Amino acid sequence: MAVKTALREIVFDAICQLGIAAEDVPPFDIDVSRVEEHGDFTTNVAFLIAPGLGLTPREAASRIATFATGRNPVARAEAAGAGFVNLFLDRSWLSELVKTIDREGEGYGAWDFGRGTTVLLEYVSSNPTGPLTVGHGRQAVLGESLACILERCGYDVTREYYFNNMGAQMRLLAESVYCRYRQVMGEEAVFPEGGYEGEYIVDIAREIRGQRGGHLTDGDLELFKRDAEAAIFRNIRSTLARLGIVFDVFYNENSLHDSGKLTEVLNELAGKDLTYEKDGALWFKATDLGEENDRVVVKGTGEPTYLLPDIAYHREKYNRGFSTMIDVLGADHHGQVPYVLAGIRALDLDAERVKVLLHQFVTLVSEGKRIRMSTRKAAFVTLDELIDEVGVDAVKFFFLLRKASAHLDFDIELAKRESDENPVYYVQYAHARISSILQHAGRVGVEVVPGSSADLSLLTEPEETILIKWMARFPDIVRRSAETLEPHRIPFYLMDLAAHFHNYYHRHRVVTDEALLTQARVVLVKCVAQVLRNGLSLIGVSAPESM
RNA sequence: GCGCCCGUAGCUCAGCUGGAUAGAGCGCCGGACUUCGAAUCCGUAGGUCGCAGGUUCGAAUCCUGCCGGGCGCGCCA
Repeated sequence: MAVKTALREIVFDAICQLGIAAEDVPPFDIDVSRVEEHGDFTTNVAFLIAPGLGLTPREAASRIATFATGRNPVARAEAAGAGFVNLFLDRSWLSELVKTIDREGEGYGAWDFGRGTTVLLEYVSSNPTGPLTVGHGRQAVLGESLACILERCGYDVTREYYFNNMGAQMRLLAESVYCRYRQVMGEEAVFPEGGYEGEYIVDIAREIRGQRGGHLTDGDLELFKRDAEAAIFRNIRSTLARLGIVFDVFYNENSLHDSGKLTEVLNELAGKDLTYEKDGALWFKATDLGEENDRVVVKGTGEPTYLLPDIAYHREKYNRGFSTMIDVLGADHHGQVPYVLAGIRALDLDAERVKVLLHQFVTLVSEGKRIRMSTRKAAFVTLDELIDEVGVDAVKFFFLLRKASAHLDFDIELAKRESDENPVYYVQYAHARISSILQHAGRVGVEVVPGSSADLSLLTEPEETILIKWMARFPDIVRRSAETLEPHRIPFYLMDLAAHFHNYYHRHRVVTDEALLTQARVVLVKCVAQVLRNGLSLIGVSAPESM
């Protein structure tokens, strides 16, 4: 926002004027004021510099205000409260902002501070043992939104899905399918201990029966595994596609085994004397890197634990040249994060470049009771089912309506029953309503002019000022969402923007008898629709023309 | 026992890297459609920000200790 940059320079000059060297100026805030009496913008800088100057914050604020007053675009500045500096701008800044939004269109709210930075964003990463659950849904939506936000800030984002299709769990999957296969043919078969009980296993068994016939035996388990994996992955991809999520890379853990990357990591760790043998297993000396315990990397059976491929995988991310790596993980993984990071440090890689975004669990609540989710026990509601019930837009909006670090109670009945009252419709309705207004304007022959040639100084109603100021904050919201990896800020912002618009709508008419005023208001509401679209696109939610 | 997350209105949750009088949705109550979409709007009520200290101009926010809930702490992934 050009205005803010200008204000920042003025305040900066003011501080230097008070005798502070340019390099000693602390980072300070300049924000859109929340209350009208506090002007258009406010800064807290006086609090920060007062001690060093031997002044009270109030005195420092007062001097800054005197300096800033009259310097374009500041019409007037005043010290307030304990030491705030409130900046009152020439009213034209509001018009300028509307023109900016009108001109930038889809680009309004975008940044380029991420330009030149490549990001590997890993999320979902669910192994192909069953359909995606509601829990995966939260992660999928969270990760995808984050990807969009980072891209809007200029980052070059690669979306990656990491999975493992070997090992005990997949073997169990194959045995489960094989058992159902026999049962489908009316034969007796003992279901494996701890096997996958979901109905989808039976479906897969039937499919195999239909395509390959009934002659398969337990000697064909590898075949069952492959077919099951393929079927489940088809299902996972189709669910993701419904959410508009398309991964750039599906990274298979096996490739790390096959290409010898695991051995390389082991050798490197051994070379640094960071491994040792004990009880027939190979241990990683995580304690040497400041962690609480050492961890097994190769079991007594000769198989690696999950930790080894995890470290090797991250090493590959570095080798592939990414500047930043973001792992979106469920809270149940947080305990192992320190050990993976320790492994990264052990390999002399900069662990600071890995950011882990942990999200708390989704607890399903049905009829007031909590349901424990387990893929194996088939005690889950699939993401597909949830989408069927509530719709994709509502699912996404709902998942992003709370910060990742907070638990999410998902009441199934509530979501179904109140789907019409989901906040997503509130935001979408504002957009549809504006579309409707614009259609109406077209029907009655309003000449729609670009913001640059409309007389925006006619937008003087308090509700118009509030609306414009709120739109002015959008770029900051986007930036902050990217910096903190917190997509939930977007839907909250949009709900407020929609509220300000609905309020404005009820108090003022856009299409009036006055041609110039109508033109200006049409430009204004078009901008509101644009910002709504720009925000909704960051969370993958549609902006309907009508609903 | 140790680590991480959470505790804000009856319920579900925001609170912008410490800022001015703590907000929204749902629910309750009372109003607003002959005019651009009432899936909307306006108003009322509702708070010891879990508790107790500390840091400072200022704390829901940062630190410490408790209380309560969730999740981790494997030669499982």
